[in-house]
Amino acid sequence: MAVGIRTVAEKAKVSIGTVSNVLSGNRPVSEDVRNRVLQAIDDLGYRTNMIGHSLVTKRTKTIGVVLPGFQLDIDGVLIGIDSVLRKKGYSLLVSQLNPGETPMKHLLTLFSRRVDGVIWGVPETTRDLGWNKVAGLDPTIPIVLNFYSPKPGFSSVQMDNFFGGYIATKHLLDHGCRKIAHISGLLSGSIESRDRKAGWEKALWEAGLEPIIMCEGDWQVESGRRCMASLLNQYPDIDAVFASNDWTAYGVMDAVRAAGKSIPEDVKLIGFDDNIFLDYANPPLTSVHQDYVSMGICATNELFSWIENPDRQPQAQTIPTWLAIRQSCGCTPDKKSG
Amino acid sequence: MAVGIRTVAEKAKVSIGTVSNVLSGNRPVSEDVRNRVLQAIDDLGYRTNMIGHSLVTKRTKTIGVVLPGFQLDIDGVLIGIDSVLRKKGYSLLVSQLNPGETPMKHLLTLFSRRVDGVIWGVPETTRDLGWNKVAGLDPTIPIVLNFYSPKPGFSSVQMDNFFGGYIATKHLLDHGCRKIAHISGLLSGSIESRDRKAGWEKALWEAGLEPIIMCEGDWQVESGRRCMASLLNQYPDIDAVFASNDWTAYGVMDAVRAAGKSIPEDVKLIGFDDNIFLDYANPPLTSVHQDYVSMGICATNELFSWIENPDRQPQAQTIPTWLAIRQSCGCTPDKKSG
DNA sequence: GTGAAAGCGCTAACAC
DNA sequence: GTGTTAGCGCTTTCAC
Repeated sequence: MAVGIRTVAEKAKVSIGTVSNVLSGNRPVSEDVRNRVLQAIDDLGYRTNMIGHSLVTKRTKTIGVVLPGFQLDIDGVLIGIDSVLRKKGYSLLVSQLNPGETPMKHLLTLFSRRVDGVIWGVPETTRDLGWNKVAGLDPTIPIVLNFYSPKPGFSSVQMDNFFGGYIATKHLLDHGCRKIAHISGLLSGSIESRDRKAGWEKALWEAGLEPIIMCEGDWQVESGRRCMASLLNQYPDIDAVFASNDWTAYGVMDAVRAAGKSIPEDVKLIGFDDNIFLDYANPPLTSVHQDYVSMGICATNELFSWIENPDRQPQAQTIPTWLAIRQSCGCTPDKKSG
Repeated sequence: MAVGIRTVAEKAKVSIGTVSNVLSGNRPVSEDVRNRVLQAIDDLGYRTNMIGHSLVTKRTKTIGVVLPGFQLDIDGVLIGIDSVLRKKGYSLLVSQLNPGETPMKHLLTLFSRRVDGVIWGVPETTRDLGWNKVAGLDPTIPIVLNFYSPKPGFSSVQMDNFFGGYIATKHLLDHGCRKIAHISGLLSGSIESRDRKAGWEKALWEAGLEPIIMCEGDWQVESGRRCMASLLNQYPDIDAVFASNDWTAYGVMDAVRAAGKSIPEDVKLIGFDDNIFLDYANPPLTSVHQDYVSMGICATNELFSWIENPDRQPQAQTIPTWLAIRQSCGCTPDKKSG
């Protein structure tokens, strides 16, 4: 028989309700009684059974998070989430979205476990995932969408992908480049990919150039290689590339080398993400930085504001991006001995 | 008022116990009644409240996992765990171990939430974390220790670190190297680090060589750089390095380059982990592969065997390591050895 | 095969 | 301040 609040009450010779009160601090308890209870708790090694607690309070002190598989360089988001969760005494229920799955299934199991809120951590796609249906499911459970543009009924946090594409391209223009190619992610599916591309276009238009040298990739190294090879064929005088993520940029490096050219002398290169180890690429890769930790913190704070004030209106927030300058863009290291 | 089993019972005009039976399949229910219940469930959008369920069954269908911060390249373990968990209908409670924390605190909150088992995912250190105290806490909750050598009262799964160090060094010997240095991780704290070093020593002894060219690092890039610079100073004729992990190996690359030598021509290099992107290092880094996904799967299966059979004896298992050959060891892309 | 009733461990409303 | 009691949503006897 496990030790429960009842056992503690007997040992301390008080009522079960009193034990509850010293545990929760909900009602004042006399110094004397409180000490007896605390002593009994200590002697017995009693620990609150959160299941019983949750059943009556209708709060689990648990939030759910759904992630796009764990290998998407997104660890930072979890770090951010965890950092605010532990301050609040909350725990984290994690589930992984396999390709092709819709939110519904994951949300239902999370709801079934009565999480107090959920953070959807899978980047937005153009495919309809049935969010309107979800919104009607249980409006009392707050949901914040990470990597999402604003969506009615939900809070959302997104990276400033457009700005990232814009400053990257701008930086290449500042280096004197005029033939700036873009290799995108999957345009058909990904909103992020479209925004980054739009930033590239905007910068070029502003410079009086036409954004035509471009190729659609799929975020993978291989697509960077393939696209770049084909672009170099078509436009041999490309002098810079803005790649839609860092893996793609790795592929570009390969293709450029294979064409007998070198980075950054012949072709300057900027990637996007800055969350994998880029200092040791050859050359070190300049990239648009996304602050995943901030996104995690921001999303979790938003979730708690909502949990603590159910009448609150959902909010949409944007995390700024900036350029992490290394050497593939043509910049030289300020000081590094050889 | 949320829809519960009670609402369903009324709508289907059956008793609450019967609804429970069609849900659980615990006792047979007539075709007719079952359909009425199913219909009602569907109409009302009823979903089991796992809190109520857990309170009586004393099973939460949840397991807890504690990880060493999320940025330790260990994502694979989570993938493995998740893959077997979802087949069983289990959910995953994740918490992050911050530096200096002991198991106790994390285990207590996990126990408080009545997880059915826990996977401890933080590599073993020489520091006493108070496991004996933990073992006495609640012997009914199975705990499996990942990256741990066997420990009484727990199941454990470990990588074959010794063998990894051994084959790496052996491979360098096969390349004709005779001055094979080792840069370790933190020897004072890490069991893994010691095992890898021991493998290196064994291979050298077997070859009639003395394992003396060595330096203690701390797993970080910078320590690889520092150690290698200092070793090159002391032993200018080093012809190979076995680094205790891939970050350290990156540092070694730097130091070798800085000394005006090149890899693999002058110095051959092998790292350890093979779970970050090594194909695009310069040159591509040969490394001892650790299969994190297997470890996750193995640990979770072990956990379930234990959960399903409480009388079972804890088991200690070892995941094999092998050499992922690229070019830093002196092998050429087409030929294995050269 | 089905219903009625007794809890699982806890909190909260109500007495005193 | 403290004790008593009624549930929270569910499973599981025990009758029928």
